[in-house]
Amino acid sequence: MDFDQADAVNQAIRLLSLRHRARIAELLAPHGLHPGQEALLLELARTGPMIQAQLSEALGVERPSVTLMARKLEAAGHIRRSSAPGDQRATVVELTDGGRALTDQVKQLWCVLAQETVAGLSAGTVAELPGLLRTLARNVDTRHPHRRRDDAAPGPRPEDPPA
Amino acid sequence: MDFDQADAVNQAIRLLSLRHRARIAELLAPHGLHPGQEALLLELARTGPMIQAQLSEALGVERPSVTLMARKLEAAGHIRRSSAPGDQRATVVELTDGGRALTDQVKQLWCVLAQETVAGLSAGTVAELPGLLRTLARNVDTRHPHRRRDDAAPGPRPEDPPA
DNA sequence: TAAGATTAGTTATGCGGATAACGTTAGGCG
DNA sequence: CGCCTAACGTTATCCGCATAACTAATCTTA
Repeated sequence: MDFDQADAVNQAIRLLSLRHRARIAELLAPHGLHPGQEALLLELARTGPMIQAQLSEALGVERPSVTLMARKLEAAGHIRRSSAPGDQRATVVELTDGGRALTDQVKQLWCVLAQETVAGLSAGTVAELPGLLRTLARNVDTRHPHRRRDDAAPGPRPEDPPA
Repeated sequence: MDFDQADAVNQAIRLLSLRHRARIAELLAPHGLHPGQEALLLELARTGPMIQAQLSEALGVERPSVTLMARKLEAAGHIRRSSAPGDQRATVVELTDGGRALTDQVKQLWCVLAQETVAGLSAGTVAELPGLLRTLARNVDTRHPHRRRDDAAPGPRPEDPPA
């Protein structure tokens, strides 16, 4: 692939990341939330009480990130944390009543955001979009590297220019 | 749009952002660069010397972010900063020779990354991808809000800001 | 020309997210 | 049983990116 094409792809992904996150921030700000926190709340609403390690896995972020976010959401009263029965290492996280109410609000914003995002696209494109994006994400996933058949042997590239 | 569909879209975008950036970090690390810095270098390589304000605009990030990144890239010797002739406020940023060489390396990584990202997609899909992603980004752009529907009068607002 | 608004840049601070190093608890297995 | 390893969580530190508040320079314009 030539550079211009690669740049178009990479830059578009970068820009989308930036803008989408910025819009999330804007929508979340009135509720006192920051981008990333909504994902944690939504995951708890979806799956119910869970261990921080599971949250880390589900959210696709590292464990220290979960620790800090969870601490702040707990301080804000949105979630509750307690040590897991039967495993003193683990910490169970769950929504409080207030957190559940807040999450209901967030769900609304989530719909607003998605609708804004796909404005002007055909229904077919919208339907295919999540699958397409997930494919892209999976292709560059470094947490759960899955075998892509061709493309690259695990070793270094055939030629390395720094000479 | 119902929540499940919205969630699929938003979460896919979030995941792609996270993974794509993580992969960039992995590719850039051997060169001592962090994600975001490569965009600055590539922009300078593309457009030539420019003012930080223009960089901020081109990169889609705020000015303080440019200040800090530029400071670090300057400290690393990749770029040079000098006050603009004819405007004492402005700071011209340009690649050093070393920076240009590094950027050539980065261009290679950029191609590798894009190729990984679109692995398994048809040529047609790949061709349409940048346009699609840019549409999404534009739809949620808060920096250059463009009127999607008529929604707001383009000219002066009906109500005046605090006088 | 002098006053006000605009623009460029910086500093301070906060958040999400990453890695590295550490302490603690569980579990596997001689 | 005791040891060693793995897993969970936390702390510390770094970076990108954001907003708010500030200085300094430029442009308007009255």
